[in-house]
Amino acid sequence: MGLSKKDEFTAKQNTLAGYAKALAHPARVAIVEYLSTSQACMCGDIVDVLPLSQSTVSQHLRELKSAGLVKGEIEGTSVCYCLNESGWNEMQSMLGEFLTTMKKCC
Amino acid sequence: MGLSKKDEFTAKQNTLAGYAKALAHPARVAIVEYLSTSQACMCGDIVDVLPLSQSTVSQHLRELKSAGLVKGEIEGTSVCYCLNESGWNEMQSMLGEFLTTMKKCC
DNA sequence: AACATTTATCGTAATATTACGATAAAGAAA
DNA sequence: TTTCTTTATCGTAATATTACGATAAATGTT
Repeated sequence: MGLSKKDEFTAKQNTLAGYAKALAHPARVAIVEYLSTSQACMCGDIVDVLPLSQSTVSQHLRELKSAGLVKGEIEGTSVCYCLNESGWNEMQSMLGEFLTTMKKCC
Repeated sequence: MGLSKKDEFTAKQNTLAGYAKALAHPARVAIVEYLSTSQACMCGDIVDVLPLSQSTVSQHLRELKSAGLVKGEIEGTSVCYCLNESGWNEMQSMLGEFLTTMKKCC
């Protein structure tokens, strides 16, 4: 490669790219969908519905968490994963601004 | 790794992830922003405004094109790159549906 | 205390991405 | 035709991602 070059771009560009990256894998889209539809928010059974191992799911969850789109609270021996509303709000507003101010020239 | 597992997910999940992946790098966000603000749509000077080499920019443009978010028309010796409205519309509607039907449980 | 359950992390391998320079391809200009 | 300009592609190297099994850590159960 040759070094990341991320600091050559604006903070906004990096933040938006970060949110996009969080959703840039079908497994993470599926996890978010599952957390959205399963009311209970009680988790671990994410592993059951996805065709991935426990460690891989855990890895994807960590990425979603570090992107601020998911939060997890320890509940006894298990962890309750939920969508993090404020993260989604920020993403939505950034993306909304990005999309609405966009002009297609041709 | 161990094989891609992409076909274990739905087409919708893969499509959405694909759009997200297209924006999952600050350089591509910057390219889209540039194409949006520069009215002319005459390109190649993307290389001038970005801190990347010509070949790297070309590579990013190809990804945006293959994601359907950008189109390029040959114009003599240069290429006119523009945002592909229909691609953005599809992305916007998919993402809109995804975001609006999403329920945060906690 | 001993054991079971749940989740995170480590180690590791396969693959994908990112980046560059060099070069090819194609049209414009001389 | 030769040369210049513009863009795409090839080759290659560095790094990141994705995935798994194994194991650790923490809490609950017996």
